[in-house]
Amino acid sequence: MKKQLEGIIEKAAKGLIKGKGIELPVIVVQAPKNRDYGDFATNLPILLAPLIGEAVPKTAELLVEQLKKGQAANICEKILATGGFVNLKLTQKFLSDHLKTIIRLDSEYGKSDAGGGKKVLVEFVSANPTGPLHIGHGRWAVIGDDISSLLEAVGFKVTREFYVNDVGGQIKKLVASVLARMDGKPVPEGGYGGAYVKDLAEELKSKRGHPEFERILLTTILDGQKKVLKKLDVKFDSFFRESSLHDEKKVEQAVKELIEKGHTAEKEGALWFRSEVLGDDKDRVLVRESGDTTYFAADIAYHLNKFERKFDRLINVWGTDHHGYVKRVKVALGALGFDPKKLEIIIGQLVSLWRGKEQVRMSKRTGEMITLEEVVDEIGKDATRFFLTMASKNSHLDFDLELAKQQASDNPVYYVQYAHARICSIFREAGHHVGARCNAHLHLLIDPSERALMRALLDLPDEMLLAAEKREPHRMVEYARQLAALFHNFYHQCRVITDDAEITSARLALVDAARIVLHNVLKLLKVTAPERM
RNA sequence: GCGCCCGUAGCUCAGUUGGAUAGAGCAACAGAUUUCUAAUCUGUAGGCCAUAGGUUCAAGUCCUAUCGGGCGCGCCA
Repeated sequence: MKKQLEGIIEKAAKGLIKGKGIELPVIVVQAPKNRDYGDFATNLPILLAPLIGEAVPKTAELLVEQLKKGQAANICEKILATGGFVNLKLTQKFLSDHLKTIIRLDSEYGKSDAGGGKKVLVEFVSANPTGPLHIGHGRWAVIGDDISSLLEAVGFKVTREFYVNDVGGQIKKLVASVLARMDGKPVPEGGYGGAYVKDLAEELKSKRGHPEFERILLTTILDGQKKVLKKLDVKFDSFFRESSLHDEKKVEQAVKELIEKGHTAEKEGALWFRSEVLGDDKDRVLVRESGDTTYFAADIAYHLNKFERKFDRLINVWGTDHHGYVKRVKVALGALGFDPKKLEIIIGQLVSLWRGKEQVRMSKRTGEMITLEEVVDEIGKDATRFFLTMASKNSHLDFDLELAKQQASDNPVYYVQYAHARICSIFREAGHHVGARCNAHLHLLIDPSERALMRALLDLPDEMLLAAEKREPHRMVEYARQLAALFHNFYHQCRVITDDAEITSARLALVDAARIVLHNVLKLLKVTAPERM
């Protein structure tokens, strides 16, 4: 809708600057915070006035004049200049006719083909297979999955990938810890001491001494991680194992390529990537004194592999504890001749888990932790997903289990779900009326609460596009809450099923459109849209 | 010390790539249901947008500095 209006305004503005050799500023259409002004507004007169040498109010008037000559006149009941803004108010007919579009498109409403089928790889979670997932992983799982879903909804072809760091010192420590447990010995210094290690030792007792013990152990842990992800409805297209890069000598090759391109140096017995001269804070080790490659070397190889798979865009979702890592990866890819701009690394803040006033520490090593699975089992998938999506990724998230459980009844997730269930309830009650909405008398939807609801329903495609572009799924939660609030308000203002068949049909159409939009948003976020509660 | 993120109502957080009078939920208070679900709605109260400068017609939003909090700064992953 915004894009459509931008086009209309651009046309009108062109009429104003015709033959003056002026370049038009970028046209921005926004919904004014104060809706008394109208449904949409543009600040174009403020930007345009100095260019055409007129006063701002005069420019606004001129723009209004032009707009009234064009297509805007058909869809707007008011086109007003107020100060430096031009405000547009849509007609009742335009808004109510749009309900038909929503009902026709149904589950497709909101989607677009803005992505043009471009291929995107979204890498997220990527936890080490050294223990169960915790709430922090849950946040990336949900946000990464939501971003993927948003991109799909706006026309990208998305691959969801989980990178499995199944190589290295941490793995060796884990193996040693499990073996020690089997022998009833204390875990070695710096090893893993969590209760789950004991469980693993018990579970894999019969595999002790098996030539592929390590692989079996890691697979067992990974399976556990997959199980939780499934409970959260997160499905990956691929689990990419770091070990496969080593098996195929890809890490060696990547290092070799860096050597050949003159980006390495030998110091203190190790091979370093000379990243400092390329803008990194310091040089980084690729091959240790021991001869082993580092995690970083493998990660370069991994990203080379991603580039080789011909994606149009690569997105990584990482925790802030990895932010220092961003520069070196990008610098390395640039050094190897790839465009680092194609790789977008999204950094999210951490989650801390609370039980009331008491913070729950999460450390795999001490074993004092609550797993993601326990959280999901305790408060449910819907609430977990909703809560983890709700906050902006830039905000540190305090997740209070007690609150999430205790306030189960006036939890925001139920608020939105309830709106959906209420609508479904109306349709159950309406029964035979349902068919009537095809010939609904939509011009009867004139109550302010009806108008506000229709106006909000119009926004879904814009909201989805913006959320996808900004990689900010929490916007969809915000939108859903606002929409639910508008519906609940309407519900109290207007009765849907009445003796008046015409009003009933119109309101059923409105409510049906609201149901569709709520359903589509909830489905996008993989939160259940219940028909009754 | 350096880098990244954050600081908005008592609490948890939104705030549309700089726009008009800063919002919601929870908590508090006062009301609403003979009607399609009260898991709801309406109203009241609550603010020096951390602080100080700067840029701009316009700053919660951008820049600089300071204070406060989180995270990182391994031949860990």
